[in-house]
Amino acid sequence: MSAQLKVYNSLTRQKEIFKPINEGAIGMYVCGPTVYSDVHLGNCRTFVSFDVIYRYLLHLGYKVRYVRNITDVGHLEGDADTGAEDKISKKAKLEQLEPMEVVQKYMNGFHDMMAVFNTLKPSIEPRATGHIVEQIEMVQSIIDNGFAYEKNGSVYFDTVKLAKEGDYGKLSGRVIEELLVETRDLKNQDEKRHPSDFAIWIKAAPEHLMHWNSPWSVGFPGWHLECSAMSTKYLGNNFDIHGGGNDLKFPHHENEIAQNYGSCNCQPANYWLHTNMLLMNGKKMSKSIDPETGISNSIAPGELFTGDNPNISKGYSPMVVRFFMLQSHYSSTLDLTDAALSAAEKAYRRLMEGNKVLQELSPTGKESAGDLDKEINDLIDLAFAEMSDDFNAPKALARLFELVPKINGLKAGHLAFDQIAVSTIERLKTTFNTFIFDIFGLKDDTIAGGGDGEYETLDGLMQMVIKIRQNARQNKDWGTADTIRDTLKALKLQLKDGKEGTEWSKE
RNA sequence: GGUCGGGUGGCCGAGUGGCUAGGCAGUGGUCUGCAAAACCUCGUACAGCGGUUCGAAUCCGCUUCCGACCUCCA
Repeated sequence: MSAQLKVYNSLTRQKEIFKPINEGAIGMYVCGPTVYSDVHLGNCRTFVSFDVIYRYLLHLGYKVRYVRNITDVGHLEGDADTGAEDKISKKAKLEQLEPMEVVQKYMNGFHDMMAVFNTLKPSIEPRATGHIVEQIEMVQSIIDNGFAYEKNGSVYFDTVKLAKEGDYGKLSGRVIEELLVETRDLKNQDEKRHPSDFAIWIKAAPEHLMHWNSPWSVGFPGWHLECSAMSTKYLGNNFDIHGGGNDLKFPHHENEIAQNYGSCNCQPANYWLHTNMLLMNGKKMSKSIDPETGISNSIAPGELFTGDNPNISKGYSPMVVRFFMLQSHYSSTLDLTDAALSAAEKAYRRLMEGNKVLQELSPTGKESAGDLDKEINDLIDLAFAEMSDDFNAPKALARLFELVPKINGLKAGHLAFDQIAVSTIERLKTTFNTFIFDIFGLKDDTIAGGGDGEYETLDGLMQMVIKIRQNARQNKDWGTADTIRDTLKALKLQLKDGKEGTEWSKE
Protein backbone atom coordinates (compact mmCIF):
# COMPACT_ATOMS: atom_id res chain seq x y z
CA MET A 1 0.00 0.00 0.00
CA SER A 2 2.62 2.53 1.00
CA ALA A 3 6.11 3.07 -0.25
CA GLN A 4 9.24 2.42 1.74
CA LEU A 5 9.54 4.56 4.82
CA LYS A 6 12.17 7.27 4.60
CA VAL A 7 13.36 9.47 7.42
CA TYR A 8 15.69 12.44 7.64
CA ASN A 9 18.55 11.43 9.90
CA SER A 10 20.21 14.33 11.72
CA LEU A 11 23.27 12.18 12.25
CA THR A 12 24.02 11.80 8.55
CA ARG A 13 22.16 14.93 7.45
CA GLN A 14 20.27 13.12 4.76
CA LYS A 15 17.08 11.27 4.08
CA GLU A 16 17.54 7.53 4.47
CA ILE A 17 15.47 4.43 3.92
CA PHE A 18 14.36 3.29 7.34
CA LYS A 19 15.43 -0.19 8.33
CA PRO A 20 14.64 -1.35 11.84
CA ILE A 21 17.23 -3.42 13.69
CA ASN A 22 14.68 -6.16 14.28
CA GLU A 23 12.18 -6.64 11.53
CA GLY A 24 8.70 -5.53 12.51
CA ALA A 25 9.76 -3.91 15.78
CA ILE A 26 11.00 -0.42 16.58
CA GLY A 27 12.61 1.07 19.64
CA MET A 28 12.09 4.81 19.93
CA TYR A 29 13.37 7.14 22.62
CA VAL A 30 12.22 10.74 22.89
CA CYS A 31 13.59 13.20 25.42
CA GLY A 32 10.76 14.20 27.71
CA PRO A 33 10.25 17.31 29.80
CA THR A 34 12.03 18.57 32.87
CA VAL A 35 9.15 18.91 35.28
CA TYR A 36 10.00 22.09 37.13
CA SER A 37 7.32 24.36 35.64
CA ASP A 38 4.25 24.32 33.42
CA VAL A 39 4.82 22.71 30.05
CA HIS A 40 5.90 25.07 27.29
CA LEU A 41 3.75 25.27 24.15
CA GLY A 42 6.82 24.61 22.02
CA ASN A 43 7.35 21.47 24.04
CA CYS A 44 3.83 20.45 23.15
CA ARG A 45 4.62 20.78 19.48
CA THR A 46 7.57 18.42 19.83
CA PHE A 47 5.48 15.80 21.59
CA VAL A 48 2.60 16.17 19.14
CA SER A 49 5.09 15.74 16.29
CA PHE A 50 6.47 12.54 17.78
CA ASP A 51 2.96 11.39 18.56
CA VAL A 52 2.14 11.55 14.85
CA ILE A 53 5.37 9.69 14.06
CA TYR A 54 4.54 7.07 16.68
CA ARG A 55 1.00 6.72 15.36
CA TYR A 56 2.21 6.33 11.80
CA LEU A 57 4.73 3.66 12.75
CA LEU A 58 1.92 1.80 14.49
CA HIS A 59 -0.24 2.24 11.42
CA LEU A 60 2.48 0.67 9.30
CA GLY A 61 2.17 -2.37 11.51
CA TYR A 62 5.33 -2.01 13.56
CA LYS A 63 5.45 -3.07 17.15
CA VAL A 64 6.84 0.07 18.73
CA ARG A 65 8.36 0.47 22.16
CA TYR A 66 8.11 4.21 22.72
CA VAL A 67 10.15 5.45 25.69
CA ARG A 68 9.81 9.03 26.84
CA ASN A 69 11.47 10.05 30.05
CA ILE A 70 10.60 12.47 32.79
CA THR A 71 13.57 14.49 33.98
CA ASP A 72 13.15 14.94 37.69
CA VAL A 73 16.72 15.53 38.78
CA GLY A 74 20.07 16.69 37.51
CA HIS A 75 19.02 19.40 35.11
CA LEU A 76 21.09 22.36 36.21
CA GLU A 77 20.74 26.04 35.69
CA GLY A 78 24.07 27.58 34.87
CA ASP A 79 27.34 25.70 34.93
CA ALA A 80 27.91 22.82 37.29
CA ASP A 81 31.22 24.21 38.48
CA THR A 82 29.94 27.59 39.46
CA GLY A 83 27.56 26.48 42.14
CA ALA A 84 24.66 26.05 39.74
CA GLU A 85 21.37 24.79 41.06
CA ASP A 86 19.24 21.88 40.11
CA LYS A 87 16.08 23.27 38.52
CA ILE A 88 13.81 21.13 40.62
CA SER A 89 15.62 21.84 43.87
CA LYS A 90 15.48 25.52 43.14
CA LYS A 91 11.77 25.44 42.47
CA ALA A 92 11.20 23.35 45.58
CA LYS A 93 12.86 25.99 47.73
CA LEU A 94 10.96 28.74 45.99
CA GLU A 95 7.57 27.11 46.45
CA GLN A 96 8.47 25.59 49.82
CA LEU A 97 7.70 22.10 48.64
CA GLU A 98 9.46 18.78 48.69
CA PRO A 99 11.31 18.30 45.39
CA MET A 100 9.09 15.31 44.70
CA GLU A 101 6.02 17.49 45.23
CA VAL A 102 7.32 19.84 42.57
CA VAL A 103 7.93 16.92 40.27
CA GLN A 104 4.50 15.43 40.87
CA LYS A 105 2.73 18.74 40.41
CA TYR A 106 4.25 19.57 37.05
CA MET A 107 4.29 15.99 35.86
CA ASN A 108 0.54 15.84 36.47
CA GLY A 109 0.13 19.05 34.54
CA PHE A 110 2.21 17.68 31.72
CA HIS A 111 0.18 14.49 31.53
CA ASP A 112 -3.07 16.46 31.54
CA MET A 113 -1.83 18.61 28.67
CA MET A 114 -0.72 15.59 26.68
CA ALA A 115 -4.21 14.15 27.12
CA VAL A 116 -5.81 17.41 26.02
CA PHE A 117 -3.74 17.24 22.84
CA ASN A 118 -4.84 13.63 22.41
CA THR A 119 -1.34 12.17 22.33
CA LEU A 120 -0.90 8.46 22.94
CA LYS A 121 0.92 7.52 26.11
CA PRO A 122 4.44 6.19 25.70
CA SER A 123 5.09 2.50 26.33
CA ILE A 124 7.46 3.35 29.16
CA GLU A 125 7.87 6.68 30.91
CA PRO A 126 10.93 6.28 33.10
CA ARG A 127 12.07 8.88 35.61
CA ALA A 128 15.65 9.82 36.29
CA THR A 129 15.30 9.45 40.06
CA GLY A 130 14.08 5.90 39.58
CA HIS A 131 17.26 4.97 37.73
CA ILE A 132 20.05 6.23 39.94
CA VAL A 133 21.54 2.75 40.22
CA GLU A 134 21.70 2.35 36.47
CA GLN A 135 23.27 5.76 36.14
CA ILE A 136 25.93 5.04 38.74
CA GLU A 137 26.72 1.79 36.94
CA MET A 138 27.08 3.66 33.70
CA VAL A 139 29.42 6.23 35.25
CA GLN A 140 31.52 3.37 36.58
CA SER A 141 31.75 1.66 33.21
CA ILE A 142 32.71 4.93 31.54
CA ILE A 143 35.47 5.38 34.12
CA ASP A 144 36.55 1.75 33.65
CA ASN A 145 36.84 2.33 29.93
CA GLY A 146 39.01 5.37 30.52
CA PHE A 147 36.55 7.94 29.22
CA ALA A 148 35.91 9.70 32.53
CA TYR A 149 37.86 10.88 35.53
CA GLU A 150 36.96 11.74 39.10
CA LYS A 151 37.93 14.98 40.74
CA ASN A 152 36.90 16.05 44.24
CA GLY A 153 33.92 13.71 44.25
CA SER A 154 32.60 14.74 40.84
CA VAL A 155 33.09 12.73 37.68
CA TYR A 156 33.72 14.30 34.29
CA PHE A 157 33.53 12.89 30.82
CA ASP A 158 36.83 13.13 28.94
CA THR A 159 35.79 14.71 25.64
CA VAL A 160 39.40 15.11 24.50
CA LYS A 161 39.98 11.39 24.59
CA LEU A 162 36.79 10.76 22.68
CA ALA A 163 37.64 13.44 20.15
CA LYS A 164 40.98 11.73 19.54
CA GLU A 165 39.12 8.58 18.68
CA GLY A 166 37.26 10.73 16.22
CA ASP A 167 33.64 10.91 17.21
CA TYR A 168 32.82 13.79 19.54
CA GLY A 169 30.84 16.49 17.78
CA LYS A 170 29.51 14.28 15.01
CA LEU A 171 25.86 15.12 15.53
CA SER A 172 26.17 18.84 16.05
CA GLY A 173 28.99 19.43 13.59
CA ARG A 174 31.31 20.79 16.21
CA VAL A 175 34.96 19.99 16.62
CA ILE A 176 36.75 20.12 19.91
CA GLU A 177 39.40 22.62 18.87
CA GLU A 178 36.60 25.05 18.13
CA LEU A 179 34.97 24.29 21.42
CA LEU A 180 38.26 25.01 23.12
CA VAL A 181 38.64 28.34 21.41
CA GLU A 182 35.04 29.39 21.68
CA THR A 183 34.07 28.36 25.14
CA ARG A 184 34.02 31.51 27.12
CA ASP A 185 36.00 31.81 30.29
CA LEU A 186 34.40 29.68 32.89
CA LYS A 187 35.09 30.28 36.52
CA ASN A 188 36.36 27.46 38.69
CA GLN A 189 37.37 25.52 35.68
CA ASP A 190 40.04 23.71 37.69
CA GLU A 191 38.12 20.47 38.16
CA LYS A 192 37.75 19.93 34.44
CA ARG A 193 40.71 19.02 32.32
CA HIS A 194 39.14 20.62 29.32
CA PRO A 195 36.34 23.19 29.02
CA SER A 196 34.26 20.90 26.85
CA ASP A 197 34.34 18.06 29.39
CA PHE A 198 31.01 17.68 31.13
CA ALA A 199 29.89 16.34 34.48
CA ILE A 200 28.31 12.92 34.64
CA TRP A 201 28.26 12.77 38.44
CA ILE A 202 28.13 15.90 40.55
CA LYS A 203 29.07 16.12 44.21
CA ALA A 204 26.19 17.73 46.03
CA ALA A 205 26.67 20.95 47.91
CA PRO A 206 25.44 20.66 51.52
CA GLU A 207 22.27 22.64 50.82
CA HIS A 208 21.39 20.58 47.76
CA LEU A 209 18.11 18.82 48.41
CA MET A 210 18.39 15.83 46.10
CA HIS A 211 21.36 13.53 46.57
CA TRP A 212 22.35 9.90 46.58
CA ASN A 213 25.29 7.80 47.71
CA SER A 214 27.81 6.80 45.11
CA PRO A 215 31.39 5.49 45.01
CA TRP A 216 32.62 9.03 44.40
CA SER A 217 30.52 11.24 46.65
CA VAL A 218 27.08 11.97 47.93
CA GLY A 219 25.75 13.65 44.86
CA PHE A 220 23.52 13.42 41.86
CA PRO A 221 23.81 12.41 38.19
CA GLY A 222 24.54 14.82 35.37
CA TRP A 223 21.57 15.72 33.21
CA HIS A 224 22.73 14.01 30.04
CA LEU A 225 23.33 10.73 31.80
CA GLU A 226 19.74 9.75 32.48
CA CYS A 227 18.81 9.47 28.83
CA SER A 228 21.82 7.30 28.08
CA ALA A 229 21.14 5.03 31.04
CA MET A 230 17.40 4.70 30.51
CA SER A 231 17.48 4.27 26.74
CA THR A 232 20.07 1.53 27.20
CA LYS A 233 18.05 -0.16 29.91
CA TYR A 234 14.79 -0.27 27.99
CA LEU A 235 15.90 -0.32 24.37
CA GLY A 236 19.35 -1.85 24.46
CA ASN A 237 22.80 -0.63 23.53
CA ASN A 238 21.71 0.06 19.99
CA PHE A 239 18.15 1.01 19.05
CA ASP A 240 16.29 2.54 16.13
CA ILE A 241 15.09 6.08 16.72
CA HIS A 242 16.10 8.83 19.08
CA GLY A 243 14.10 12.04 18.98
CA GLY A 244 13.90 15.41 20.62
CA GLY A 245 13.81 19.13 20.05
CA ASN A 246 16.35 20.77 17.82
CA ASP A 247 17.84 22.70 20.69
CA LEU A 248 18.81 19.48 22.44
CA LYS A 249 21.25 18.53 19.69
CA PHE A 250 24.04 20.21 21.54
CA PRO A 251 25.08 19.56 24.14
CA HIS A 252 22.47 17.06 25.33
CA HIS A 253 22.32 14.60 22.46
CA GLU A 254 25.97 14.97 21.59
CA ASN A 255 26.85 14.08 25.14
CA GLU A 256 24.44 11.17 25.16
CA ILE A 257 26.25 9.70 22.19
CA ALA A 258 29.55 10.29 23.97
CA GLN A 259 28.38 8.52 27.12
CA ASN A 260 27.07 5.50 25.27
CA TYR A 261 30.29 5.26 23.34
CA GLY A 262 32.25 5.62 26.56
CA SER A 263 30.34 2.93 28.40
CA CYS A 264 29.87 0.28 25.73
CA ASN A 265 31.70 1.46 22.64
CA CYS A 266 28.40 1.63 20.80
CA GLN A 267 26.22 4.13 19.04
CA PRO A 268 22.87 4.44 20.79
CA ALA A 269 20.47 5.20 17.95
CA ASN A 270 20.61 4.60 14.22
CA TYR A 271 18.27 7.46 13.35
CA TRP A 272 18.16 10.82 15.09
CA LEU A 273 15.03 12.89 14.48
CA HIS A 274 14.78 16.51 15.53
CA THR A 275 11.73 18.72 15.64
CA ASN A 276 11.96 22.42 14.98
CA MET A 277 10.93 25.43 16.99
CA LEU A 278 7.53 27.00 17.37
CA LEU A 279 7.71 30.74 16.87
CA MET A 280 5.12 33.34 17.68
CA ASN A 281 4.59 36.31 15.40
CA GLY A 282 7.85 35.42 13.68
CA LYS A 283 9.95 35.44 16.82
CA LYS A 284 11.00 33.11 19.55
CA MET A 285 8.50 33.09 22.38
CA SER A 286 9.73 35.20 25.23
CA LYS A 287 8.17 36.16 28.49
CA SER A 288 9.86 39.54 28.61
CA ILE A 289 7.54 42.49 28.07
CA ASP A 290 7.88 44.51 24.91
CA PRO A 291 8.25 48.14 26.05
CA GLU A 292 6.35 49.44 23.01
CA THR A 293 3.31 47.19 23.08
CA GLY A 294 3.39 46.32 26.76
CA ILE A 295 2.75 42.66 26.02
CA SER A 296 5.03 39.66 25.98
CA ASN A 297 5.55 37.46 22.95
CA SER A 298 4.50 34.26 24.66
CA ILE A 299 1.47 32.16 25.32
CA ALA A 300 0.75 29.21 27.59
CA PRO A 301 -1.25 26.28 26.23
CA GLY A 302 -4.10 27.05 28.60
CA GLU A 303 -4.29 30.66 27.45
CA LEU A 304 -4.40 29.47 23.88
CA PHE A 305 -7.56 27.50 24.62
CA THR A 306 -9.32 30.23 26.59
CA GLY A 307 -8.13 33.15 24.48
CA ASP A 308 -6.89 34.88 27.62
CA ASN A 309 -3.80 36.37 26.03
CA PRO A 310 -3.26 39.64 24.16
CA ASN A 311 -1.57 37.89 21.25
CA ILE A 312 -4.77 36.19 20.12
CA SER A 313 -8.28 37.47 19.48
CA LYS A 314 -10.11 34.42 20.83
CA GLY A 315 -9.60 30.91 22.15
CA TYR A 316 -8.77 27.97 19.93
CA SER A 317 -9.64 24.41 20.81
CA PRO A 318 -6.85 21.88 21.42
CA MET A 319 -7.78 20.02 18.25
CA VAL A 320 -7.56 23.21 16.21
CA VAL A 321 -4.10 23.77 17.65
CA ARG A 322 -3.12 20.19 16.88
CA PHE A 323 -4.44 20.59 13.34
CA PHE A 324 -2.49 23.82 13.02
CA MET A 325 0.69 21.94 13.96
CA LEU A 326 -0.05 19.23 11.37
CA GLN A 327 -0.07 21.78 8.59
CA SER A 328 3.69 22.21 8.78
CA HIS A 329 6.47 19.65 8.67
CA TYR A 330 7.93 18.68 12.02
CA SER A 331 11.42 19.74 10.94
CA SER A 332 10.38 23.27 9.93
CA THR A 333 9.87 26.22 12.19
CA LEU A 334 6.22 27.06 12.62
CA ASP A 335 4.97 30.58 13.11
CA LEU A 336 2.01 30.87 15.42
CA THR A 337 -0.16 33.90 14.68
CA ASP A 338 -3.77 34.72 15.33
CA ALA A 339 -4.53 34.79 11.60
CA ALA A 340 -2.87 31.41 11.05
CA LEU A 341 -4.82 29.84 13.91
CA SER A 342 -8.04 31.29 12.64
CA ALA A 343 -7.34 29.87 9.17
CA ALA A 344 -6.52 26.51 10.73
CA GLU A 345 -9.78 26.55 12.65
CA LYS A 346 -11.81 26.92 9.48
CA ALA A 347 -9.78 24.32 7.64
CA TYR A 348 -10.14 21.88 10.53
CA ARG A 349 -13.92 22.26 10.43
CA ARG A 350 -14.01 21.82 6.70
CA LEU A 351 -12.08 18.58 6.99
CA MET A 352 -14.26 17.27 9.80
CA GLU A 353 -17.48 18.21 7.99
CA GLY A 354 -16.14 16.62 4.84
CA ASN A 355 -15.50 13.40 6.69
CA LYS A 356 -18.94 13.43 8.23
CA VAL A 357 -20.49 13.79 4.79
CA LEU A 358 -18.25 11.03 3.47
CA GLN A 359 -19.18 8.54 6.17
CA GLU A 360 -22.86 9.07 5.40
CA LEU A 361 -22.53 8.55 1.68
CA SER A 362 -24.27 5.49 0.39
CA PRO A 363 -23.18 4.62 -3.13
CA THR A 364 -25.99 4.25 -5.61
CA GLY A 365 -26.25 3.22 -9.21
CA LYS A 366 -23.78 1.29 -11.25
CA GLU A 367 -20.27 0.64 -10.20
CA SER A 368 -18.22 0.90 -13.33
CA ALA A 369 -14.96 2.59 -12.51
CA GLY A 370 -14.11 5.70 -14.49
CA ASP A 371 -11.60 8.53 -14.41
CA LEU A 372 -12.93 9.83 -11.13
CA ASP A 373 -12.36 6.44 -9.57
CA LYS A 374 -8.73 6.49 -10.63
CA GLU A 375 -8.29 10.05 -9.46
CA ILE A 376 -9.55 9.20 -5.99
CA ASN A 377 -7.41 6.09 -5.71
CA ASP A 378 -4.34 7.99 -6.89
CA LEU A 379 -4.85 10.70 -4.28
CA ILE A 380 -5.19 8.09 -1.55
CA ASP A 381 -2.00 6.34 -2.68
CA LEU A 382 -0.21 9.67 -2.77
CA ALA A 383 -1.27 10.58 0.75
CA PHE A 384 0.21 7.39 2.16
CA ALA A 385 3.35 7.68 0.05
CA GLU A 386 3.89 11.23 1.29
CA MET A 387 3.38 10.22 4.88
CA SER A 388 6.04 7.58 4.35
CA ASP A 389 8.40 10.24 3.06
CA ASP A 390 9.74 11.51 6.37
CA PHE A 391 6.28 11.77 7.92
CA ASN A 392 5.13 14.58 5.65
CA ALA A 393 1.83 15.28 7.34
CA PRO A 394 1.20 18.64 5.59
CA LYS A 395 1.42 16.99 2.19
CA ALA A 396 -0.80 14.08 3.13
CA LEU A 397 -3.26 16.55 4.61
CA ALA A 398 -3.30 18.49 1.34
CA ARG A 399 -4.35 15.30 -0.45
CA LEU A 400 -7.30 14.92 1.91
CA PHE A 401 -8.32 18.47 1.11
CA GLU A 402 -8.20 17.66 -2.58
CA LEU A 403 -10.60 14.81 -1.89
CA VAL A 404 -13.08 16.91 0.08
CA PRO A 405 -14.62 18.60 -3.01
CA LYS A 406 -15.13 15.17 -4.54
CA ILE A 407 -16.98 14.05 -1.45
CA ASN A 408 -19.16 17.14 -1.34
CA GLY A 409 -19.71 16.89 -5.08
CA LEU A 410 -20.95 13.33 -4.73
CA LYS A 411 -23.31 14.32 -1.99
CA ALA A 412 -24.69 17.29 -3.90
CA GLY A 413 -25.01 15.27 -7.08
CA HIS A 414 -22.46 17.25 -9.12
CA LEU A 415 -20.43 14.10 -9.37
CA ALA A 416 -21.94 10.76 -10.25
CA PHE A 417 -21.50 7.58 -8.28
CA ASP A 418 -21.50 5.50 -11.45
CA GLN A 419 -17.98 6.78 -12.08
CA ILE A 420 -16.73 5.16 -8.91
CA ALA A 421 -16.53 1.58 -7.74
CA VAL A 422 -18.34 0.89 -4.50
CA SER A 423 -15.10 -0.49 -3.11
CA THR A 424 -13.40 2.85 -3.79
CA ILE A 425 -15.98 4.69 -1.71
CA GLU A 426 -15.35 2.22 1.08
CA ARG A 427 -11.61 2.71 0.73
CA LEU A 428 -12.10 6.46 0.86
CA LYS A 429 -14.11 6.17 4.05
CA THR A 430 -11.48 4.00 5.67
CA THR A 431 -8.67 6.27 4.52
CA PHE A 432 -10.24 9.39 6.00
CA ASN A 433 -10.91 7.72 9.30
CA THR A 434 -7.43 6.25 9.39
CA PHE A 435 -5.71 9.52 8.65
CA ILE A 436 -7.83 11.88 10.68
CA PHE A 437 -8.25 9.81 13.82
CA ASP A 438 -5.53 7.16 13.87
CA ILE A 439 -2.55 8.90 12.28
CA PHE A 440 -3.15 12.60 12.81
CA GLY A 441 -4.73 11.91 16.18
CA LEU A 442 -7.51 14.44 15.77
CA LYS A 443 -10.84 14.25 17.54
CA ASP A 444 -14.04 15.74 16.29
CA ASP A 445 -14.80 18.54 18.69
CA THR A 446 -17.26 20.11 16.30
CA ILE A 447 -20.04 17.94 17.70
CA ALA A 448 -21.48 18.65 21.08
CA GLY A 449 -20.34 16.92 24.21
CA GLY A 450 -19.20 13.49 23.26
CA GLY A 451 -20.40 11.05 25.83
CA ASP A 452 -23.58 10.56 27.84
CA GLY A 453 -25.92 10.95 24.88
CA GLU A 454 -25.44 14.69 24.96
CA TYR A 455 -25.22 14.82 21.19
CA GLU A 456 -28.44 12.83 20.81
CA THR A 457 -30.28 15.22 23.09
CA LEU A 458 -29.04 18.25 21.21
CA ASP A 459 -29.76 16.68 17.86
CA GLY A 460 -33.30 15.88 18.93
CA LEU A 461 -33.84 19.49 19.93
CA MET A 462 -32.29 20.75 16.72
CA GLN A 463 -34.49 18.54 14.59
CA MET A 464 -37.51 19.99 16.32
CA VAL A 465 -36.38 23.57 15.78
CA ILE A 466 -35.56 22.82 12.16
CA LYS A 467 -39.06 21.46 11.65
CA ILE A 468 -40.66 24.57 13.14
CA ARG A 469 -38.51 26.76 10.93
CA GLN A 470 -39.36 24.62 7.95
CA ASN A 471 -43.06 25.29 8.52
CA ALA A 472 -42.37 29.01 8.74
CA ARG A 473 -40.44 28.88 5.49
CA GLN A 474 -43.26 27.06 3.76
CA ASN A 475 -45.59 29.82 4.89
CA LYS A 476 -43.03 32.35 3.59
CA ASP A 477 -42.71 33.68 7.10
CA TRP A 478 -39.11 34.74 6.48
CA GLY A 479 -38.97 36.83 9.62
CA THR A 480 -39.51 33.85 11.90
CA ALA A 481 -37.21 31.64 9.81
CA ASP A 482 -34.39 34.17 9.96
CA THR A 483 -34.86 34.86 13.64
CA ILE A 484 -34.44 31.18 14.38
CA ARG A 485 -31.37 30.99 12.19
CA ASP A 486 -29.77 34.10 13.68
CA THR A 487 -30.49 33.05 17.23
CA LEU A 488 -28.90 29.67 16.66
CA LYS A 489 -25.97 31.34 14.94
CA ALA A 490 -25.36 33.38 18.07
CA LEU A 491 -25.25 30.09 19.97
CA LYS A 492 -22.63 28.85 17.50
CA LEU A 493 -25.08 26.46 15.90
CA GLN A 494 -25.13 26.77 12.16
CA LEU A 495 -28.01 25.82 9.89
CA LYS A 496 -27.39 24.78 6.31
CA ASP A 497 -30.33 24.76 3.92
CA GLY A 498 -29.88 22.21 1.18
CA LYS A 499 -32.01 20.48 -1.38
CA GLU A 500 -32.59 17.49 0.85
CA GLY A 501 -33.57 19.60 3.82
CA THR A 502 -31.76 21.49 6.54
CA GLU A 503 -28.72 20.26 8.45
CA TRP A 504 -26.96 21.70 11.44
CA SER A 505 -23.47 21.75 12.81
CA LYS A 506 -21.71 23.24 15.77
CA GLU A 507 -19.12 25.91 15.14
C1' G B 1 32.98 35.16 16.41
C1' G B 2 31.89 29.63 15.36
C1' U B 3 28.17 25.57 13.98
C1' C B 4 23.48 24.70 11.70
C1' G B 5 18.85 25.97 9.37
C1' G B 6 15.85 29.48 6.90
C1' G B 7 13.77 33.87 3.69
C1' U B 8 7.86 31.08 -1.25
C1' G B 9 1.73 35.01 -3.79
C1' G B 10 -2.40 39.41 1.33
C1' C B 11 -1.45 35.50 5.70
C1' C B 12 0.13 30.35 7.21
C1' G B 13 2.68 26.66 4.70
C1' A B 14 4.37 22.21 1.11
C1' G B 15 7.78 21.78 -2.71
C1' U B 16 14.63 20.88 -4.46
C1' G B 17 16.26 21.19 -11.94
C1' G B 18 11.05 21.21 -16.59
C1' C B 19 4.84 18.69 -14.17
C1' U B 20 -1.89 22.52 -10.16
C1' A B 21 0.69 21.73 -3.34
C1' G B 22 -2.99 22.66 0.35
C1' G B 23 -5.57 25.88 3.88
C1' C B 24 -7.32 30.96 5.04
C1' A B 25 -8.46 35.63 2.83
C1' G B 26 -9.87 37.82 -2.07
C1' U B 27 -12.40 37.59 -7.51
C1' G B 28 -16.31 36.08 -10.76
C1' G B 29 -20.23 32.46 -11.17
C1' U B 30 -23.90 28.21 -9.78
C1' C B 31 -27.34 27.01 -5.98
C1' U B 32 -30.71 29.61 -2.35
C1' G B 33 -36.71 33.39 -0.45
C1' C B 34 -32.21 35.80 1.43
C1' A B 35 -27.86 34.14 3.76
C1' A B 36 -24.50 30.44 5.17
C1' A B 37 -22.48 26.02 3.55
C1' A B 38 -21.25 23.50 -0.81
C1' C B 39 -19.64 23.31 -5.97
C1' C B 40 -17.14 25.66 -10.33
C1' U B 41 -13.73 29.75 -11.72
C1' C B 42 -9.59 33.22 -11.36
C1' G B 43 -4.91 34.89 -9.14
C1' U B 44 1.02 32.84 -11.58
C1' A B 45 4.67 33.80 -5.84
C1' C B 46 9.59 32.09 -4.80
C1' A B 47 14.90 38.11 -0.45
C1' G B 48 18.64 40.75 -3.96
C1' C B 49 22.69 40.32 -7.54
C1' G B 50 25.64 37.24 -10.55
C1' G B 51 26.79 32.23 -12.47
C1' U B 52 25.90 26.94 -14.29
C1' U B 53 22.00 24.87 -17.67
C1' C B 54 18.16 24.03 -23.50
C1' G B 55 15.55 25.14 -18.84
C1' A B 56 16.22 27.16 -11.64
C1' A B 57 12.02 28.88 -6.42
C1' U B 58 14.99 24.30 -6.71
C1' C B 59 22.37 23.74 -8.12
C1' C B 60 26.94 27.27 -7.24
C1' G B 61 28.97 32.16 -5.53
C1' C B 62 28.35 36.85 -3.25
C1' U B 63 25.10 40.34 -0.57
C1' U B 64 21.26 41.00 2.84
C1' C B 65 17.68 39.79 6.55
C1' C B 66 15.71 36.15 10.20
C1' G B 67 16.02 32.01 13.57
C1' A B 68 18.32 28.00 16.55
C1' C B 69 22.67 26.25 19.07
C1' C B 70 27.61 27.42 21.26
C1' U B 71 25.25 28.96 28.92
C1' C B 72 19.41 26.20 31.18
C1' C B 73 15.87 25.89 27.24
C1' A B 74 11.48 21.61 23.04
